[in-house]
Formats: sequence, C-alpha cells, structure tokens
Amino acid sequence: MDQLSTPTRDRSSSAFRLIAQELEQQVLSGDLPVGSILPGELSLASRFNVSRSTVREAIRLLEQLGLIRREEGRNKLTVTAPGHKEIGERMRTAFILRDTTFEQLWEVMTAIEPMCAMVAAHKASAHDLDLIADNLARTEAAVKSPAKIVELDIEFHNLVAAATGNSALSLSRDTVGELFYPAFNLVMTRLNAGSRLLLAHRKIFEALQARNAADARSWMERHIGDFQRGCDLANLDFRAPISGPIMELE
Amino acid sequence: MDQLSTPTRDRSSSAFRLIAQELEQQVLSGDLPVGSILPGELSLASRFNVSRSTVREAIRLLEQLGLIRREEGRNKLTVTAPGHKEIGERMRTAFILRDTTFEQLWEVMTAIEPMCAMVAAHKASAHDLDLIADNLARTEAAVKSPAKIVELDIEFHNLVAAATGNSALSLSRDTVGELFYPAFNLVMTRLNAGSRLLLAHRKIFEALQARNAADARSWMERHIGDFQRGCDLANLDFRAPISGPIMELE
DNA sequence: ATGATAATTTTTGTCAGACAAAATGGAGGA
DNA sequence: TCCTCCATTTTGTCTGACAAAAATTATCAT
Repeated sequence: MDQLSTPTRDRSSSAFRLIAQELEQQVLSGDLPVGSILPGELSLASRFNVSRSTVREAIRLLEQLGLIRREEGRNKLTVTAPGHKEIGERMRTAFILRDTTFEQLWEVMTAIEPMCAMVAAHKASAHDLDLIADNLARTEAAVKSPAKIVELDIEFHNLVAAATGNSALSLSRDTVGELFYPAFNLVMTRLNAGSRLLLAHRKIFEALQARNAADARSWMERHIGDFQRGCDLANLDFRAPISGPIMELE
Repeated sequence: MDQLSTPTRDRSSSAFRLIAQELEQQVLSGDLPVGSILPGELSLASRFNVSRSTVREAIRLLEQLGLIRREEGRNKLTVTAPGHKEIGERMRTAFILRDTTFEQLWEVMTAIEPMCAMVAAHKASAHDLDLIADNLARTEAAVKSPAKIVELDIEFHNLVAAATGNSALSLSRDTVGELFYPAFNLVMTRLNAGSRLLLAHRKIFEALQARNAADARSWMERHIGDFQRGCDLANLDFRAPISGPIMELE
C-alpha cells in the first residue's frame, strides 16, 4: 500500500500535489514504465486514501506535465514520455509572453541546426539516410508546390535531427523549430524558392552520406542563413514578434 | 459574460479543458496581463457556468503550464510568464525518460553557448558588461573554493546568455544548462580547474567588451570543450545518463 | 486618529454522493 | 472467427458540506 507519507496539510504540498509528485516519481524511477496504463481514478483514490476529486486534480497536473495522456478515443490513461509537442506548447507560451521575435528564434536555429548536421554526419544510420533520401525524392517531385515543399522541409529537418540519435538535441530543435518554421515556410512560399531549398537539402544529404561533418555543417548554415535573406527579399519583418503571423514591412 | 462558447460535450474537449484554453487565450492575448490576479474559483465557476470542481481542474492545467502561480504565502492566483524553471522541469522529465546522457546535453551546449557569446558580443549593454565584470571579480576572489566557483560559473553563463537580449536563446540555454551544469561542476571540482575556468571567463569577457564576436565565440567553444576533456581527466563517464549523478568509469 | 488585535467573511482543499454519457468487456448469434 | 447488443465500469460534472487558512472588517487601547 503506497499511501501518502505526509498527512500534514502544508499549503505548499496539498494532497493532489503530493500524489502527482508520487506518481511522477514512480514514472521516473521506472516503476511505472512508459506505456503502462494507470488504474482508474477510483482505485487511485482508494490507494492514496483520498477522494476522487483529489486524484483528478493530480491527474490534471501530470497530464499537463506530459507524463500521462489519454490515448485517442481510448478511455484509460497511459504513461508517456513528454515529447516536443508538450514541451513546445509550454515554450510557446513562454516565448509569446516575452515578445520573442522571429529573428531571435532564427538565432537559436542558427546555433542548433548546424550542430545537428554535424552530429548526424557522424551518427546517421543507413536507415536514417534512407529516410532522408526518400524525403529528398518526394521533395524533388513536389518542387513546384509550395504547400508540399513546406511540409517536406519540416520533415527533412526533423529527420536530420533524429539522425543525430541525440534526443536532447532533437528535442531542443523540434520545439523551437515548430515555432520557427511557419515563418520560414511563408518566406519560402513567397519566394518560390523550392529549387534553392532542394539544392541545400541535397548537398546536406550528400555530406551526411559522405560522413563529411564540415560540409554538412556549412551547408546547413547556408540553408538557415537563407531565411534571413529570404525575409529581406520577401519584404517581411524579420523582427516581428511571433505572437501573430509574420507581418509585411511597411 | 464570457461563458463557454461550446456547450457540447465532446470527449476531446471537456469543460475543464475548454476553460483552461479560454483562460490561456486571454493571457496570451494580453487580456489577462502577466501579474494580474485571477478571480476566485467561485466567481470563475459562475462566470463559466460550471461547478467549482471543473474550474479547479482547469486551474491545475494552467498551473502546470506555468501560466498561473500562487504567490508564496498568498492565497490568490497570479498570471505569470513561464520561465526556465517551469520549462526545465518538463524538459527534465523528457530527457530522463529518454535516457539522455551528459554527452548529449554537452552537444547542445556546444551549439548554443558559442552562439550566446557571439550575440552577446554584439548586443551586450554596458550594464550587462558591468554585471559580468563583477562576476569575474568575485570568481577571482573565490578561485580556491570549488563550491563557490561552481555557483559563479553558472551565474557567468546566465549573465552572458541574458546579455544576448534574446529570450529564446537564453531560455533554451538555461533549461539545458540547468541539467548540464551539475556534471560540469563535478568535473571542475574534481580537477580543481578554477584558474583555467577563470582564464576562459576572462577571455570571453574581454572579447565581449571589445565587441569581438569571433573571439568570444572561440573562447566559449574552448571553454565548453573543456568539459569533455575534464571528464576524461577526472575519469568520469561522459556517456552516463543524467538520471542519476554522473558516475565514475569502471 | 492610529496601530494592534480580535471577530467575521471569503476562499481553498478535501470529501461524499449522485448521474448521464461514453468506454469496456462479454455473451450470444451469424 | 467476427460482429452486435447489453450489463458493467469509468469518466466528466454537479451539488452540497466542512475545516483550515487568508483576507477583511470591526474593535479597542493608546
């Protein structure tokens, strides 16, 4: 029986908070492995000797923490590892409330993407390369359709990040990227820069394949740098806050 | 009266989720500015035409999102912007559950820190530089005390990141740094590398002061690179997962 | 009047019990 | 075996209640 160890009633540690902590602990310690299913609210309530409403509040906490989720259509809670989706959500609010601009996100991308390319050049598996090659082929086929290019571009960068095998790196990238790419895409669409994008992607891919970290890095740098130039050319405000859609200058 | 616009009862959007969304919206739109205080649960309940328990669940969601917080000792909820503390919390669970290693975090730092140094070289204000100079002076005085060095090192990097004026960059750095520095510090303590650290900090500071982005960057690169070398010298496992404390090799 | 203290009113945390709608798990039929 | 229908949980919400903690207000000594 794993009741709450602290029956005290401090304000800082209300029952629902303690329960959430306890469950988080069990997840982090591998006691409740990712993928496992939580008991129903009722059994949790009796296990912790609290009422259902209290467990519910604890569950809301863990849910927003990204530790548990209710599967689509399903009715039971499963333990999950928070992904870029959950982290991104929180970052998004943080960034918006701090009036973060596209330029600022771009600086982050300028730091992270080239590193992803470098690491991927060393670590990418044959399978990773296959996936990227496939993405390239589809990009080639869609080079005239801005909407598809956009999607494929996002996928490309995700794949490169994934190929690093570094979850910290790819998580960091994905979260910022999710906020950044809408703007990137707008630029690309406006400029119809599909072929330039494709060239960069192809060069990066070749470098990865050749395990040439330096080339992978410099092509990625160039590719990300295109965004800034693109903003100029497309007459978009590089320094607009991300709260709204990127604005036209003047 | 801003009742919920959707009285429907889909599973995907339960009342408490809608209310949380609505409130989040109001915060992001500046309707509920950061710092303002929320009405009590009862008024919220009547405003949204739901019961108190439902509002409570919505509040738990927003609380964990980092958007509202109850001030120390106070009893009312205030709107806040999520900071690195809240984001870091979530990243921490994500990283731990993905068996992220110190090496992986180090790769992220290797990408971000030099960028911070570069940007700071351009953007640091006189005040920023003063703060860093002060930090340097204190570091100099504490060069023999590993514990203090550790604290001052964290502060130094925070200050450089803050000096970029880029909240996205500093938030990204701070969150990862919070997880990374404990290990960094362990290494530094073991090696008693205070003077080497001080030299790097000083060189970085000089570069910032001289607005020399290239130097700032390369010194920061070297400084971060020291961690890897330090792990070797201190015989610590660079590839240990961050879930526990960094382990000794063998 | 003023600052400190006591009394009163809100608000919060928690509980119990209730109910409709949705999901789950079987039993039985095609 | 696969699918449909029904009994059984489980979930989302609501109402009402109560003690403890905060916030207010009233009260009193200076």
